[in-house]
Amino acid sequence: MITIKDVAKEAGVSVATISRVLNNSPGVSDETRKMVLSVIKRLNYNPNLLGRNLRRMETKMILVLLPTISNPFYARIVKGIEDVAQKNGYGVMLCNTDSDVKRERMYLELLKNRLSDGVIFMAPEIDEGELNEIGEKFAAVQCCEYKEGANVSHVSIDNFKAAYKAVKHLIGLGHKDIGLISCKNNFLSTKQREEGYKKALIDFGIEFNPQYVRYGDYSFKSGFRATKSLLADADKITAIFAISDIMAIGAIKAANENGLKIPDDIAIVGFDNISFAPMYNPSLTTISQPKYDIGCTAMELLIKQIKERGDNKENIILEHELIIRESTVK
Amino acid sequence: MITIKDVAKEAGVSVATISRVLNNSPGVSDETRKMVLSVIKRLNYNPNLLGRNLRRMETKMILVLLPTISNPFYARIVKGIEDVAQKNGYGVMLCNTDSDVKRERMYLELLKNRLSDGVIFMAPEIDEGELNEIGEKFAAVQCCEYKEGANVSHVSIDNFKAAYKAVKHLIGLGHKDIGLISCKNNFLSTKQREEGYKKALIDFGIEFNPQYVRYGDYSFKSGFRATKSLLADADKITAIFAISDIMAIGAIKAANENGLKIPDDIAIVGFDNISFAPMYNPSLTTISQPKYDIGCTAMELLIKQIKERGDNKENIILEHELIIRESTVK
DNA sequence: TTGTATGCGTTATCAT
DNA sequence: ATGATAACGCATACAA
Repeated sequence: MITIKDVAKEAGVSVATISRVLNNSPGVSDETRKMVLSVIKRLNYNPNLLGRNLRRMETKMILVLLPTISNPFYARIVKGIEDVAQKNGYGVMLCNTDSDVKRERMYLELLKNRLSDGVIFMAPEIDEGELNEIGEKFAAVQCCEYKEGANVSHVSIDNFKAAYKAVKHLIGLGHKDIGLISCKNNFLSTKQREEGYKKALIDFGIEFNPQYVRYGDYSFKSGFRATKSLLADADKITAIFAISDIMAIGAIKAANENGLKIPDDIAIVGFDNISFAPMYNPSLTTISQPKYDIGCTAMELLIKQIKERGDNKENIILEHELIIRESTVK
Repeated sequence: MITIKDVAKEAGVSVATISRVLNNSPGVSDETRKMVLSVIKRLNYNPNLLGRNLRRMETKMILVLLPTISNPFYARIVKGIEDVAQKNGYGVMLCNTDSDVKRERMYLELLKNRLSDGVIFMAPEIDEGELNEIGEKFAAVQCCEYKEGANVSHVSIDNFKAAYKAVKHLIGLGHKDIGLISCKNNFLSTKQREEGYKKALIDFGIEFNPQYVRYGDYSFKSGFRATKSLLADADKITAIFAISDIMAIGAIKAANENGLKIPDDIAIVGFDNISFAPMYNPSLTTISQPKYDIGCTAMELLIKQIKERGDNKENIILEHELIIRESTVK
């Protein structure tokens, strides 16, 4: 292995000079710089960042914890994160937590062990206490999903308003019997989307009917089953609001299997606008989050924190949009 | 920041003893070990891996380069990689290359700079020469997509046989006018799938018709457009084989828009069995790759290489499967 | 069983 | 403009 010493010897200068050239530091004559550069190239030298990182006590890497990479929802967000990271000289480590606290903790070790300069949580599994502990010691940002009480910055949308808008859209189309497919979890977004659904009903004089609610787990199958169950028990239903696109797609498939025409017999709205939403058959009406911007903003917040540690908690809510497609309007 | 020295001082022993406890090295009395452990806990000490990594000249991290995380095809493979990695004490860094050589090279710096102990390419963008250079100096494995000539191990399926099987399935259903939606790129898999298509036609006495071929770019839109074009120019077509599920889904959407019934008027086969294939409407007949196993195998190969450097090139071909669904058979 | 001391590759401070 | 050298946190060979 070839080190900075070898380069120094070969170039006939000190390691300090090599280091200066490597880091574009001032105080090196053009001549020397050029010469050193050529030696570096000739020896095919690559600086060993293990040394630099130890010395500088930083890695220029940041950790992104996401529950799964299967959900295309995260793809655009990650792209935003990566673009801003790259622009600022940071690398990004994507880590699948599988929604498993243990796995999440395992990856957080990378932070505690200084292998990462900061962390972005897409959907933290650890509780507020643990989150605060991380937030105190390290640069951290919550992105999309977040713990409300935690003293850690977050970037998100207003899930309440978004759900309200989705259900209002259905009501505007004349629907009164609107099913809800939600999830039984502790996500704030879930609670807020449920509340948006209820508030819209109430505001337009429709009574909330608990019989019209089913729970899934964000999977296609669970959306499918929930819909089958809804259609069996509550056949007056003419519309469904699902809190995720994938479950909404399951709902469409189920409705179709039951011989229902979409959107004539039943209208369906999802949430997230994943890349498959416009591809589906019928294409899916849904709430679009500004995914790319969310990612960019989260990374910007994180970099600010890394640069100036101290408590600069900042919460940012970005705008969403209702995208109307074939699953509600012909 | 609290270091091994602080722990040593607090525990009243030398740093060597702390280090031994940290690494479960022998030669520490049970008593001392217990005492040290309690001090570590009390001080909430986390070893700084920057120091350890420099000393050991390894990071226990491996790099996984994938063209995009948007394609759900990669999700299961990555899961396999991660599971085997974890079992062996390795962490995984997922990196999006966006199919961009520059971005790929940027991430490969992590390898050259010793921030990673090895690399798995999901679809290498760099050429054979560069690939060989990497393979010579570092542990590296190609996974799914690979450069044939490169002297770097790979794990994949037999794309030729798989495509052959898919087209044979269509022929068995009575189809004679079978369109092909492929891609114009340099992937070996593309070439092999095209050849499988042609060979199946020939073997069953059907002449290959260049008019029946269109090219996309793996995207939904490109599959959609390709199909629209096919249907406009070659209305005798009763079946389509697309070399990727996402393009096949675009094909279904296009056929549907043209008022064609699937599979009665037109049958469609994809490739990859992404998680959306069974969810689609109609569900998609496709070739399933043993994604999880592919991931596991790639990681096992890589670990073997890390442990015993030297040229142990090994190519592994795993079995595929034709999964018949609604898009070809009612 | 435990401690001492050296070095991993780099950067940064201080001299020159 | 350049060089000598200490220091980053840790693991390990060797001494005790």
